[in-house]
Amino acid sequence: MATKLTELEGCVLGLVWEMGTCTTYAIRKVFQRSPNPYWSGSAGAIYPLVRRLESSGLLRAREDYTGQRRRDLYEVTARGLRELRSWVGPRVLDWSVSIPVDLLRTRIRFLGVLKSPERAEFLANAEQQLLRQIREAEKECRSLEATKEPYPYLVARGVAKIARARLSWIREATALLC
Amino acid sequence: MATKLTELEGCVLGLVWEMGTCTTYAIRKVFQRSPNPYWSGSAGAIYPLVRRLESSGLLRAREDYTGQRRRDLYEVTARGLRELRSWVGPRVLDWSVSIPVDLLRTRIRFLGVLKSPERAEFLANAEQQLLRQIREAEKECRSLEATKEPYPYLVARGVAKIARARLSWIREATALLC
DNA sequence: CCGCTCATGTAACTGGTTACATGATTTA
DNA sequence: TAAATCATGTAACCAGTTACATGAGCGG
Repeated sequence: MATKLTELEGCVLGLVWEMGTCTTYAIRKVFQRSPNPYWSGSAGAIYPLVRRLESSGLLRAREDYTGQRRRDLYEVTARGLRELRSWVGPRVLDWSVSIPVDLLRTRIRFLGVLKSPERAEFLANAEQQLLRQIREAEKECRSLEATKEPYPYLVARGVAKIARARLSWIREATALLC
Repeated sequence: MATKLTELEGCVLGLVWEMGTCTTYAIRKVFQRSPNPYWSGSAGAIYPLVRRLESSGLLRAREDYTGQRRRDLYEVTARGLRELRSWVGPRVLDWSVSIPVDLLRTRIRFLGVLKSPERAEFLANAEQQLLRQIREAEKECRSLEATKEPYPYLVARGVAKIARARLSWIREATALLC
């Protein structure tokens, strides 16, 4: 217990729990297809990670054959479920609520290094990209609203709301600086 | 050129530029005192990093003595400034605008793993922490508004706006799930 | 003179990355 | 039958982390 799962380990455990039974390959695909490219879902990360979760008893493996072709099917053990629950909550750790890192914000921090026209270009550019992000996120929201699956929907809502907040912030910055 | 600075390298370069001249120790302190604990500012990260920036010609070092006590003062070179400018912008890279990672969001993604009362507790807890975060961020805004330094002020504004957006999102989640 | 801050640094570790490699099965 | 996909895995690397270690100078 108190295994202190990393963020990626928590996500993987959560995905296996959600899918019921799956291969490591399927987990990788989820990360690779995700619009958020924070984790690449590289084989070199996921395979050892799943093995780690298995050897610490949070996942259980079962071999499965289709002809000559082997695959390893994983599912969450009872301990794994407990561990997953304590990773999620209910006590929200300070650092999990803490201010998310924002690459755009770190650049605004040092925006003074640019000359005025480049600064204006930067802000205009950021605004355009955020507008596109909002369109995509809200489209995602609408398509998930119908599915009646609250959690993926809420994730999409979160993304959309953050994108809107960042847009409003960038516009405020533009007004202040230009 | 095209040195592909990491995020931490860009920040360090930016800080040295901002301070004009400083020691590695002073840079570490900035990270350690920062309310956002994304980088620890560990010696093992910063000292080798500053050396790296020096040996690639983005920083220039000068020794300085107070009695027996040595310190290395760094400043940004002309090349360093160019590099810093291209790290900041003006072209905003896709991934720098891309959706920030949010530890709270990844937990909401798997919130279904909790039982109903724990879920409610989680949301209430998150709400409280976000309220506190908003208070702190808005206090910071007010104190920075007076200084007439636009960039630190804008950073604080960004933090406050994101915190408000996350709060509104958590309340929406509460309404949907409880 | 004691403890704090200034200031520099290293060693072992960790959790990711990219890139490569293999081979079975399915689909066009 | 060729190309795509399913499925597994390793090796070298990288940019951080924690923990440790040393020592000068300064303020109470």
